[in-house]
Amino acid sequence: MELTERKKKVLRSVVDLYIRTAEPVGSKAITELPDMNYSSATIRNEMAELTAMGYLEQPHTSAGRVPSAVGYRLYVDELMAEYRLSIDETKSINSAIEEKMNKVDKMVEKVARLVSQATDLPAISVASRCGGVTIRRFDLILAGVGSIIVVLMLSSDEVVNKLIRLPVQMDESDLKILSALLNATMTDLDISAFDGNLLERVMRSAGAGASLVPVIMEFAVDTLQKQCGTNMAVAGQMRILGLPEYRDVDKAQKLITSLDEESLAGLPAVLNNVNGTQVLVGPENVSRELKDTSVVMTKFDIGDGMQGMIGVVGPTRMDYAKVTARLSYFAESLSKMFAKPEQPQIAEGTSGKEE
Amino acid sequence: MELTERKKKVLRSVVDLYIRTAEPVGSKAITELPDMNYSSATIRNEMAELTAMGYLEQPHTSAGRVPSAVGYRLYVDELMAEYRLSIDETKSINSAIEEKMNKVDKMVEKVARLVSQATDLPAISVASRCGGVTIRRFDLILAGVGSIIVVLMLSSDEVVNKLIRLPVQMDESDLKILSALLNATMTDLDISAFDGNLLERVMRSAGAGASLVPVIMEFAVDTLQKQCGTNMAVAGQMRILGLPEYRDVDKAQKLITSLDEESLAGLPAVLNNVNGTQVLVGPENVSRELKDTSVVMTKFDIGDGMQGMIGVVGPTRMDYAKVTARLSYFAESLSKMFAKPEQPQIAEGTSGKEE
DNA sequence: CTTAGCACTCAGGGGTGCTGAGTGCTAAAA
DNA sequence: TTTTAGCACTCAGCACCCCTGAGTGCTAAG
Repeated sequence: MELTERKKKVLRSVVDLYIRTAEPVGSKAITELPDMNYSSATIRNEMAELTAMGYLEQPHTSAGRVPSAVGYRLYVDELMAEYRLSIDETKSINSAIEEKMNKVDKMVEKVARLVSQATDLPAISVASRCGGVTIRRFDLILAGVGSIIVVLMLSSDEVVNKLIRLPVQMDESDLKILSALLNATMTDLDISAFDGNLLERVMRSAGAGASLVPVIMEFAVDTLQKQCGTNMAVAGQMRILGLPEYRDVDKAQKLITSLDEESLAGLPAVLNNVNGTQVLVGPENVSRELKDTSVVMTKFDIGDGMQGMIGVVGPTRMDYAKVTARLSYFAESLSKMFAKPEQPQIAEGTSGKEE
Repeated sequence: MELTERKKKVLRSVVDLYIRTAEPVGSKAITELPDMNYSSATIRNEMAELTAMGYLEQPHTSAGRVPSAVGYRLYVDELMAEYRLSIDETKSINSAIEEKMNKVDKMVEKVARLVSQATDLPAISVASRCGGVTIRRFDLILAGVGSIIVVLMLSSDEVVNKLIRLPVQMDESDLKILSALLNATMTDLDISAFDGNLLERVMRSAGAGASLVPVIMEFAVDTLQKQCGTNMAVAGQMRILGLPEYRDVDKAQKLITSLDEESLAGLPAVLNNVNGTQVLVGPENVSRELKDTSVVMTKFDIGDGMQGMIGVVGPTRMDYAKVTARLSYFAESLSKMFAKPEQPQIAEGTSGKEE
């Protein structure tokens, strides 16, 4: 059987209506659409064939039709009308993004929240960077009674610090020597270079501060490791409670728990395969738990070799056009924001006390 | 009418059973309890009187009884058996707490999550400190091409830093002079002392670095302000979905949103009135939205003049004994942890880039 | 003061029947 | 050949009703 233009038109109408109403769509509803100059009988015939071809499904004999996963696939790939963001929408997205975002982890959280808000669906945001970051510079500051602050400046322009209690007595000049040594031997190295070998070499030349070297090195490795890791945040899980398909609490609960960060641990791995905006319909999905939902995700760039991803999870019947439009716009704006030639640049950070 | 011992016993049984089953409790169910050597008729009489006295309520004529808010009040104040934490429970709480918690905001989040997990209810965690923190020390570090890192060490032992691009050329000795000046004039001052007056005075003596002073001072004020603020986190909102009273999605959603947003902004203010563990039953509650739930909260100490609070929100029918036990234990452990004479102390922090 | 007994109430579950939206098929119209 | 009108059929959802059983209050006897 062939997929004629008219069949496509009907299919599209069914999906559109179903997205709007979340109810099976009957032939009559279709005929009432503008631009649909056929009788309900004709539509019925077409729908019967679309059902036979697997694009539509029928919950029970005397109900209307519901798009199948295959139907959705076709819809997002070919039929969906482009959704144009209104000025209000772009404005609200922009103002949301423009709030300052200091640290990567905070940023990820905030983005997730923003995306969720913009789409009214649960959202996921991931940022990951692997390798490439090095320590550009060490500074040691004497901090009163027997402790020092180690300040690391990273190639990514982030600055981290740590307070270390001194195991031995040291004075300002000792510190100067030690920091010169560190800057000479341990800067601009990839994380893999920090091994026992390096430690030994540095300690041999360290003199008075030798006992500090392992602690500092551990801190350095820790920091680089953290840089390398993946940050992920989920927000707005409870938004699904507003959707008719999740009136059933059990269903909602199942989905919500499967959206928890731990169960999405596998997601960052998918990141590499994504390009542009991608839609995963129902069973095509990443994880089994999500198999009767759809996921829309987009990648964006964060400079410094970092990559980000934002995505939303929703019912298969979500408004793909709108969601993809918002998501793409969001991703674009974020990319732009990170690419922006840095303003009078100022970085800021806090540190607690305690290990 | 008098509240005899037997009436109390009956009331207690009703509450206990209702906590377990979430269903109205009938006279027969009570007689079946061990230690209840009366017939159902007697119990019925007692229950009728308890109802008349306002401790119990009857959803409809032919249903069992449900505790009223007053009844719950009496229960938590007098009748409730103490719940003893099992070794497993204390162990899991301890191990949860012992994970390191670096920064205050992260800490607050983590605590909320832990409490929620321990009680299987939505949890709130607040940490607030007002005043008292000062800057103990300034350090300026030259950071390559025309920028410096300002490092503030606070009286609370926290260390914060910020990268500032230099508006003018400065060398190491300029910085030394400036930092000496800052340390001489701006340390150990309460936040209120940072006014235009001080700024002017410092700038007059600053020489080469004068143009930096406003930026640094702004950063200092910002930092102190942040120290002074309140951190709050909510976690586990969706746990209510597991409770029979929230099978109704609309109800659940209402509660969740009233927990979610900073609709709880007023809560920190309550903190001062709390002492020890406190139970708010139904209509006694803080905010109108929570009026048919109960809140249990406990205060704890974080040293440095900081105060913390943890609390959970749940149905009026929650297991007060268990929840208060867990919460108190949690609070105690936290207090202990923060009071602990600092180990080989090491503090750590990160900083982003960007303002 | 306690308890057995009895009449009464009423929420909730299970059947029954109706309604209306939707279908497929057929035969007539275009 | 394609479209449409008409008709018989299906079935989820709702309203209705009845019945059951858990629970009650009251009374009178122990």
